Amino acid sequence: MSLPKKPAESWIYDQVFCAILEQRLLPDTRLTEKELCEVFGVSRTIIRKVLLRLSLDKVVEIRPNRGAVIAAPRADQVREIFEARRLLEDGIVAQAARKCTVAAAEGLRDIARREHDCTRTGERSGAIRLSGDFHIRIAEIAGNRPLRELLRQLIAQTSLAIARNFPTGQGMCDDDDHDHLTEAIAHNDAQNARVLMRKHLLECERRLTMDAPAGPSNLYHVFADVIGRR
Amino acid sequence: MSLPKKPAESWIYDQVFCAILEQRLLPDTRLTEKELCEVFGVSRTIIRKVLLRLSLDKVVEIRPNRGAVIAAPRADQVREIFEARRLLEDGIVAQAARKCTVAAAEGLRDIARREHDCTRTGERSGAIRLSGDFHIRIAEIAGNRPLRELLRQLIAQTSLAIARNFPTGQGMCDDDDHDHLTEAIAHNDAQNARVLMRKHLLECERRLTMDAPAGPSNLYHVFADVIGRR
DNA sequence: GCGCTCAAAATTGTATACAATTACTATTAC
DNA sequence: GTAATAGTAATTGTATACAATTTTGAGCGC
Repeated sequence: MSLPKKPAESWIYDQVFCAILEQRLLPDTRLTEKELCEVFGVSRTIIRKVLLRLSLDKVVEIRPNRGAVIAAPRADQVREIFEARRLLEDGIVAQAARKCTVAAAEGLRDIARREHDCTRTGERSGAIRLSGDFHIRIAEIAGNRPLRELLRQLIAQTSLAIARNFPTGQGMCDDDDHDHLTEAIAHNDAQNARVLMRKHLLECERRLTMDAPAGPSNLYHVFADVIGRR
Repeated sequence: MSLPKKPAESWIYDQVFCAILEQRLLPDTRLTEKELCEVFGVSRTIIRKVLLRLSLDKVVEIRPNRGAVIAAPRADQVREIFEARRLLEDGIVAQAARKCTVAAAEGLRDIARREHDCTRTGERSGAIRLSGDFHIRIAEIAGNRPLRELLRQLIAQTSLAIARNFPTGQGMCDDDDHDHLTEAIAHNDAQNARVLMRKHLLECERRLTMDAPAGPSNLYHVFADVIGRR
């Protein structure tokens, strides 16, 4: 046989999580258990475990008795996500700059390089994923597992927020920012790295919240004026 | 009937999580599914969901085919937990100091007061739980849910680390530290609050790692000398 | 007594059956 | 044509049956 069948559960989890990261699964998409069972060839027991894990990551919402959907972060949640990322990555990038070795710096440059390639060739999914990988890699250099794990979740939620507001748009992250960050970290310049990271995340959030078009679910917000005037 | 049966799963989760916080469940304790089923009067389906959630919180370890045990954080994990807490709570306490209202400050004082009471009357479980509640409350004042959620997990892991190294000891946290922190936050003095929080956590970790006795499971470490001399 | 082997018991992993709830659709009244 | 409704289909929630694995313990040779 070609497929190793041992870690079926974590493999399926990775597949779904990755699809969310790469925006192949968009917010409000329904995830019926039966369908997932057929796609991956396992029983509902396994699928339910995967869905539970994804819901704790806040990338899937489980509505009791009404099934699971891909999460669609609301405006206030997006604000908290970016606030958390600024706080988290400020410390992470400082620590990474302190600990960064030559090999680690080269690893970062490699990701940034591949990211440029994807952007140039228009591989949107790849660009988005590598953009997330870049931030994760910094957390790996910093070497703190609890922080890295939270960042992993926040990055996936960021991807959902982007997908929700720019269904057709690109990755949001400016590739050049990543280049500058890489060099600051590579030169062990923690102070500069912190400033760059802060600006990078603020810019990202600004683009997202400035002219954010409304998704399908915030009708209350769309018609707030009309309702208020009644 | 007296017991509301609706949120059975989350209720059981809370009970176990709280028991871990209060050190009524100690590291390396086996959690057999059958036993938990009998205790709470539900089927294995429910218990397994609870155990999965607890394992993602890193307070329970699920060993494939070998059952679940209360986690026993190793030295390197404890280091990472406290490093993460310093980074996280530095930002959280600063934000809390900025946002703290009169009512919020009174809430903090109330927890600190009850904590003193428990310490005085020797209610160890209560003191430990309130000590955690104090830190959580600060995160609530700061108002960021992802950060508060991670802190909640880290506090439970801290409780396990303490239980592992001081099976008979008390809560570790100095109550007076909490008083000073409360006043700094109440006076919106973010800078001072950050300094106090940093010192508080460093002191906590220092006590924990200085003369940490070995728990039951690191026999290799205990007999390292003997084995080395063979 | 010590260590080995193998069978029995206990425990976990997965699939499935059944119950409860929700969603859908056709029918009917108006 | 619209709205209400009832009946049916689809979906999720829970319990349980069965398979796979690990743990335990007895038997036995040395």
